[in-house]
Amino acid sequence: MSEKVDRQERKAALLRAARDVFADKGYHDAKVEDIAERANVAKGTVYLYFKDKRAVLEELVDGLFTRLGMAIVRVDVREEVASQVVHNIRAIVAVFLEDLSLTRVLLSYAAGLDPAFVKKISSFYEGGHTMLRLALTEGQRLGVVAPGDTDVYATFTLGALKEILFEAATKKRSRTREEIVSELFKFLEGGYLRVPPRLPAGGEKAEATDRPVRARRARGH
Amino acid sequence: MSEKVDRQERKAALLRAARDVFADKGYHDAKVEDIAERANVAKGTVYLYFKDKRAVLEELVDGLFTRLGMAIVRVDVREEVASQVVHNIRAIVAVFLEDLSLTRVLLSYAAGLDPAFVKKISSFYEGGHTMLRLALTEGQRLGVVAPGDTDVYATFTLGALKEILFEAATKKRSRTREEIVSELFKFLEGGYLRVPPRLPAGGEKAEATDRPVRARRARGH
Amino acid sequence: MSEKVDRQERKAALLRAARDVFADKGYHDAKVEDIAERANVAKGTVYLYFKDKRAVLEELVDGLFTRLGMAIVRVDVREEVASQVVHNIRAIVAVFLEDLSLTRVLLSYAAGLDPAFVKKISSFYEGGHTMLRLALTEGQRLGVVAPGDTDVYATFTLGALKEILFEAATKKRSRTREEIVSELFKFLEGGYLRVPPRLPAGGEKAEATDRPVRARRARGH
Amino acid sequence: MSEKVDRQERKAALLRAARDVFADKGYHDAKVEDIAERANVAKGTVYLYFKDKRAVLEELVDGLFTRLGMAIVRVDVREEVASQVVHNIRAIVAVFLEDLSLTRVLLSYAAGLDPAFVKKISSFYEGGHTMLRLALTEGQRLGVVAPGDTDVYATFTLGALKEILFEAATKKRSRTREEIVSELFKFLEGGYLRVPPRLPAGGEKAEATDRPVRARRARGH
DNA sequence: GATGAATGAGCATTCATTCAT
DNA sequence: TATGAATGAATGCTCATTCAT
Repeated sequence: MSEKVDRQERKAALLRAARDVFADKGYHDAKVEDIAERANVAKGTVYLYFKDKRAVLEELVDGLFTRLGMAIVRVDVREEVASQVVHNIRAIVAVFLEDLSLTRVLLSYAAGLDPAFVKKISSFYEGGHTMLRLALTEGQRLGVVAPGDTDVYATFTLGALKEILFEAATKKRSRTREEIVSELFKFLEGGYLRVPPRLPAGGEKAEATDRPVRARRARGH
Repeated sequence: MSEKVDRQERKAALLRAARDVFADKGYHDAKVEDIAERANVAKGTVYLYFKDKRAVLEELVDGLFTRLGMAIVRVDVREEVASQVVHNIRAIVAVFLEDLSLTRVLLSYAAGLDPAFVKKISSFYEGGHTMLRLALTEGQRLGVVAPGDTDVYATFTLGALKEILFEAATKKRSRTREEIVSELFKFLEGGYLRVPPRLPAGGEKAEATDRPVRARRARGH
Repeated sequence: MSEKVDRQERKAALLRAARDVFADKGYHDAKVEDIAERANVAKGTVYLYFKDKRAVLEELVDGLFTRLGMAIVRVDVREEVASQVVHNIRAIVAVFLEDLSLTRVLLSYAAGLDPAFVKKISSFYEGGHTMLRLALTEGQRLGVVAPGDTDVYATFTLGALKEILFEAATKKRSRTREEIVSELFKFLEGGYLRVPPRLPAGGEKAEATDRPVRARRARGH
Repeated sequence: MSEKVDRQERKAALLRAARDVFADKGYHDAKVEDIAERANVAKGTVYLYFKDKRAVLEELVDGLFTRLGMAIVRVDVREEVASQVVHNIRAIVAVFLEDLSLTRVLLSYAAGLDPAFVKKISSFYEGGHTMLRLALTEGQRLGVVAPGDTDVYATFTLGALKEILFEAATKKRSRTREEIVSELFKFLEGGYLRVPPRLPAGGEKAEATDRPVRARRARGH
């Protein structure tokens, strides 16, 4: 067990082990000993590199966030917006696809931990949401984003993104990065429903639609 | 404590209590005693109504699933598809909004439990996904759904739906059911990006797009 | 194991068990399980009655301090001082002799714990020291205590008292309460007390002095 | 770290470091690493000089005992007893005052360790007690010690001595060696010593008595 | 049924000790 | 000699579950 390795390497190995164990059994059911075992070290060794079990998860998450942060390019409105958005989507997808185990951890187990930790996760998503919303608003000014509630747009976009990434990380059905990027882009661009431009009345419980359905904008060619 | 109450009522009270506690602290941090306390009964009483702690969560989830199952109308392709889809969306949204605590539980804490439980959750989502996909495929045949990968469409739709529901259950920003339904419908119908119909090239890291961008479908009127 | 017992009784039994285990192995080497075992309960039960291991020791000590506090009569200088002092000595000795195990614990293991606890112990001794010093100073005014540093007198007295009690609690050589009181009194008397050459009768609890008071050596005045 | 130092010096440095750490935190809470750190060596080095943590304490205590043993002069009954006693008191006090940290360790934390260690400590005290008792008995034969239970006298004396030394090692209130010796002697003198009313001159280290010996109150004989 | 005292398996964490370099 | 990374035995504490009343 445990030939002489560099400190950084060992820490990285522990993080990889932890990531896999967390992905397999979830944070709570993962025993520190499981992590140590998978990294071929003794239990105590984990504590030479991390303050406690929670710190291990935290470093994993921080690492992912950092990589995301570095991958994302703040949208410059003086340049072409759309391609920057696509670039960002591509970069984000790449970061997640690079480490499917960690993706699984983050998209499955992140919540449900103690408040302090949940706060970190959700404030990250919040940040992403805000960035996206601002970009979309700017896009509206530039005419590349349809009018409408950008807050909602951002929510839907994140949801769609998270779901397809989660699926990629969970299911056998794997897609390439470009498939995901391209599909997502198409989706954002044009939706998929092709129905008469009226919102059909709901069932017995349907309230009066409180907002007239926006006229379908003509789109040529 | 514990005036004489009907067995069903007590069970329901326990479920409500559990739902709130789970929503507050997450499944793992919720102690059986917390649930009992909130229901004004003794710890042991919980075990008169549920096999164990897990069973409590399971019944909560089952209840929600049942309600969803009852709300969803199997799409009948001999009738108009779109309005049936909208009806379903409206019904699903209604079920979740009716019980925000439980929504929070399901969308935050559901994962990360032991494999058996995860399987139940994900097989439910799987079911929803499949139903949706089949409906969309049928929709394509009927011309009300754009051509394309219905599997991806279903994924995006579920993701967007889950995200906005989670937001409704978590954040202060509350939306009415109809707002959610209408926004979602608009989104599915037309996306929001308005960009030239070519997929912009990615950044320096961009590989050649491995699939020709599908020609923008003409849309008249 | 563990027939149905009253809550107070069980707590008392746990305290007795803890006292014995602490006396045997010292606080640090005493395992919570040892205490539980000696009380014929399971480990977890200890935690139904005490916050943690430390709280057990603390209650033991608090109990002894309370008993001492109740036993000690604040010296009233309008009355005869010497007999009140003897009464106090007798009472203190009685409290300790009543529970030799606890005496052993307190006089052996009390120190060496974390600062907060040491502070409690030492502030108690401090209190005893102060009370004694004040009484002695008053005694000097009344002419029953020799002139000199009452601070030192108090220190010596406490040291002598603690040592003989520790010996009584540790060694096989046992002495009766009255032997200890009488010897200590004689010692103090020769040292700094200037009282009539008879051993003042104790309080309501005083047994007949079981040894004739040694004739006072004549002294000029 | 670790310039080339002599083996003896390094060991001495480790002992000093250990003494300070033990005095600060107590034996149990002192980590081997704390000791190493304070001595500016690595943890492993401690084990090059001591078998284990216990051995460190043991050597500290043994060292003190050795110094005490060397300081104490066996009372020769053919010479004047009182001055020899005073000499011994002075010597003992000096040894303890020379190293207040170690005094604190010995008088606070010594007990409460495992039985084997406690045995060493208590057998040392036992030895001191016995020596003292024999000297006192001899003193009685010579008429310089009042009749009475010499065993008790020895106990009281040790208790008083330990207490004032502990106080000196713990509290801010510091006293000089001569103050302590003189006070203790006066105390013993009034109690059971029957010696000429002058404080015998000390050994080579004796400082000028900084307080005139209180006039002996006249006593018949 | 209802209670809540008792149980004890389970696990995170610490730290004295070892040993390869 | 000196180092300090690695080890793993040891133990305090939690909390789901049981069961006598």
